Amino acid sequence: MAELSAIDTQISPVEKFREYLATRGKRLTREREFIVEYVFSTHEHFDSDQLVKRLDENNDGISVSRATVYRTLKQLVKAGLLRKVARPNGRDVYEHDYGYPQHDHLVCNKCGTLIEFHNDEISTIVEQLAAAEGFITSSHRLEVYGLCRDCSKPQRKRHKKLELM
Amino acid sequence: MAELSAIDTQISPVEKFREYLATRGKRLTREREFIVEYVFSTHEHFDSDQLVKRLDENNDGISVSRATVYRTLKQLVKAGLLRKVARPNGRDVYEHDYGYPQHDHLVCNKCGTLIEFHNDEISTIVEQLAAAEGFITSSHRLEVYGLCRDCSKPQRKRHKKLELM
DNA sequence: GTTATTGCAAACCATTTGCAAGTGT
DNA sequence: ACACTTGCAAATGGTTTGCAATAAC
Repeated sequence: MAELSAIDTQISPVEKFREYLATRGKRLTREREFIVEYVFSTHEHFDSDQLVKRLDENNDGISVSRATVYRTLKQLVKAGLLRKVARPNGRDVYEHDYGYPQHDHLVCNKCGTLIEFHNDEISTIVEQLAAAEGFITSSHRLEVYGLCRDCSKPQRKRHKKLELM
Repeated sequence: MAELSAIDTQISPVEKFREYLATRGKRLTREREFIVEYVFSTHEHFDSDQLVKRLDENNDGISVSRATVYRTLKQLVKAGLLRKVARPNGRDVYEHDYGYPQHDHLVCNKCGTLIEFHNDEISTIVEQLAAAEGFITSSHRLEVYGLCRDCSKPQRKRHKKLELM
């Protein structure tokens, strides 16, 4: 859908969301605005639960219920502001999809850390391959799995443990 | 963990699983064997629920409970036979991770078709990028989103529709 | 014979939803 | 005023788990 990212970027996330809502007869409530401001105040990945917790603590007089957080996140994805990234451990994570350039991730299998990187060559190759299949690309997602610098060091303290049996 | 994929490939999936189990004092039961045979009888993506249903119909005298399917899939992932692929719609999907070469996917946003492709350049670039971060890669997953040949043709019949609200 | 495994049904848990009260336009 | 939203709590739905019966080794 949205192709002209470089140009859209002028508008603030809140404004963009307001536009999205307006065109559907929806409203920019205090809660929604608060969530957007908060979510775009830093560039990092987060899941619904983390957001709910932070919005609880970080209370500037406004608190947002769990249900509203879920509902709003869903709409932010539709509005093109956030992207939902499915993680194999069942936890979905969100990241900025607006005002932020295409990037990919290194995912540590041990500690779960996400490291972002950017590379144009990949986009180029992808474009060519797709064209060969008569496929029109709009975006891509590349995740590289392995061990981050810390976790690949020998005999470090044990990291997170996830499963049993 | 497993690095010598090219060599391991000699052994059948069932054997590989048996080895995995053996080294942990676990057993290759009828149910587990049946699931592995079934899962590796065709190369396609599936989710837990689909598998449960198929194992129910396709009954060769053996039936496997939902709980066992879940438990076994989890172990097949640990054994390096399957890979769990998180999909943004909440449904996790599995694919062969053993005896099948690295490949990536073109995913049609309209009809959902998955087209596989293989490209070494990408692996090479990924390897270099990761190295620069002190990251040791074991595998990667690249999904390219867009429209497949059919769906990009003008005015075709309407395809799947997914969401509401 | 031991000990792991299965199947069932209950338990979990993140997410969704119905509904009455509240709020933006 | 009217419709959209919120928060609460109950409902959902996929996945997990406790436990007694069963089957590998």
